[in-house]
Amino acid sequence: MNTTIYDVAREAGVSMATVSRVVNGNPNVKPATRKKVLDAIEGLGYRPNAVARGLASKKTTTVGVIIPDISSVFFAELARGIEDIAMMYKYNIILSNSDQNKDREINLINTLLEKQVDGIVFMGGEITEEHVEQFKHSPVPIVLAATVDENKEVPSVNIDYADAAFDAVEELIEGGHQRIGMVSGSLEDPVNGYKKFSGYKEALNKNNITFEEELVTVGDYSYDSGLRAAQSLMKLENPPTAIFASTDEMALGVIHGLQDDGFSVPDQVNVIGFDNTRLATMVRPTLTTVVQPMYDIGAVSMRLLTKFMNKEEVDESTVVLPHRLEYRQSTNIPEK
Amino acid sequence: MNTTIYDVAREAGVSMATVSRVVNGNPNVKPATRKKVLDAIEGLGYRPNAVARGLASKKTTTVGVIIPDISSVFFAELARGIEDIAMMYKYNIILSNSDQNKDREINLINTLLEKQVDGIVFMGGEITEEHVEQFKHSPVPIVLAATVDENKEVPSVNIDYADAAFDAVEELIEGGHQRIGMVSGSLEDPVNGYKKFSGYKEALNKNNITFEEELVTVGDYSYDSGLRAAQSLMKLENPPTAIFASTDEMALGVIHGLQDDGFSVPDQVNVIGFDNTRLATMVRPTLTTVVQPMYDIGAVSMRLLTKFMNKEEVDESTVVLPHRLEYRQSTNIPEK
DNA sequence: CTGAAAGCGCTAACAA
DNA sequence: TTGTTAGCGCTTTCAG
Repeated sequence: MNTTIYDVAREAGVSMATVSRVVNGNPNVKPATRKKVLDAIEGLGYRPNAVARGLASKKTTTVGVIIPDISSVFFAELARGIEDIAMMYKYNIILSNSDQNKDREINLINTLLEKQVDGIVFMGGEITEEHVEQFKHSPVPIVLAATVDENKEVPSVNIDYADAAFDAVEELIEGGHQRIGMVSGSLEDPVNGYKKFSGYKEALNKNNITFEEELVTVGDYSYDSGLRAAQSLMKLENPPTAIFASTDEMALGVIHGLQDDGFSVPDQVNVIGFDNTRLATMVRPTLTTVVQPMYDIGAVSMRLLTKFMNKEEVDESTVVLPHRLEYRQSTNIPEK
Repeated sequence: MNTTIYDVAREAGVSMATVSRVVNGNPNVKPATRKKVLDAIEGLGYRPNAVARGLASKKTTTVGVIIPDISSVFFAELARGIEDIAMMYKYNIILSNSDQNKDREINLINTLLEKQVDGIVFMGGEITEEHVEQFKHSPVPIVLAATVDENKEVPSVNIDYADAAFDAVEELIEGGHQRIGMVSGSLEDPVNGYKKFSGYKEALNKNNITFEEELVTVGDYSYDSGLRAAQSLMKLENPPTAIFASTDEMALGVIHGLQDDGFSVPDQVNVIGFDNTRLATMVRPTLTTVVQPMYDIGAVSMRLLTKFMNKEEVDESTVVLPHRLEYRQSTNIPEK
């Protein structure tokens, strides 16, 4: 049997309400009384029961976090940003992996809601009608982190992926490249696939370079898929002189795929990645990449969620963070 | 106002006890009654309140996980193992970063206990008296994952780090190396520092190689510290012909530090890492490394925890998983 | 197979 | 400044 607020009350010779007050830092308690209670708490080793508190107050001070895969460098960094801010605001986090599986995502939302979380940060891939339906019916606020809702019906924190891809590819073009390969994610994936792909296409378009299907490969975000993609691109009759990969991990694969086949980076082929994960400096040549502030996206989305949970006024519920290109050794284009 | 078990009971024309029974899958309910209840649940969109359930049943089906840093490749992989098994057993996970800060660790344990978690998986560095004291007084089971308690007072899942380091270094010796450098973690760190260091020393000893202080560098687990360590080791009057790093990330730094200074790996210097994170194949030459089954350590520790939570019999509460050496391109010693 | 009723430990009016 | 008293939504005996 654990010690309860009653035990403390008896020990301190006050009512349980008073104990509750001192535990919750209510100022309406005489210092002397407060001390008696504190001593009793100390003496009994009393630890408040957050579940009971949650039931009575209808607040659990915990938020749910749905993440595709915590073992991915990218998402782990995001999660760190989320958790740091959550901790700063005294929230705990229930973390669950979804593997981007829609059914599991929906399920997770429901179990989190059963657990009465005060809010949810959702990271995923495609946001379907069904997702939006769920989100809208949620009794607690939800914000998307690094996840795009095309119709902006759900609060979210992102960078402009298409624009970022556009910038990277245009840099390559201005650096003199005309045949630029792309290693994309699945085009069904709104962020790493579709958005970045359309930025790529747009950059070609604007610069009057005809788009060629054969220069685009679809990978699965893994290092190996980047490696294979590079090798198949270089087997083309007219191979690219630069390759843009939609994630850093694939970009590393691309670099090594090129090197393994005897191509020199950046002398023969320029490579640009996306994300600026820690991987980008752990390769030779080091990787020029689009900087996506992952930690910040996590932190900002959690901060946004706290505002919703406190029913604070928020002026802009879909926030777009800035991006930029980090020039390293895998390209030899002039830095802007 | 959310719909409660009472609403369902009224709607279905039964008592709340019956509703509770069908929600909890209690077989003692007539199929016809069950159907009525299920229909009512469906119709009302009833969602059981896990907090209320937790208060009444004294079980929350959530476990706490204390982790040094979720953005580390190593721990993220462990966390994935933990979460997968937790999910398999219908537990949710409250995840918190400690940065190996002792005060924060103790604090986290307490807030997790306040939240009435059913158990805790703890990952950390040094386990002090105070830690053990906390663990012993915990009302719920705790297991250590990839974290060593010297006195085996607390259940834990690990590999034999000293032995693993010993094996790696001995391989190097058998491969003909006599001057072997080490990039260690802080010697205060029982696992990545002390244990691995003593394995290193032991291997030298057994093979009659005198230990030389100058061949050991202490890093901070970062890529950069590995890079700097390699460069300082190679400035020695009598530099090493092989370097053993206590983590993969530092080993990557070592390889690139060597390459940046014009040394060839493995022709001039062999390099062995530790962990076999995904990084090991994302480098050229690919990294020979000690395989530590991170995912498995996480999975096994969670499994162990479920046994404790179910009050099942466990015969061995400190489990030691096997390790092995994965031969890749950063060494040219013969594979055993 | 079903219902009644007593808590689980705490918060939050409302009184005093 | 402090105490009394309803609940919060559910599980769990105990009866029937």
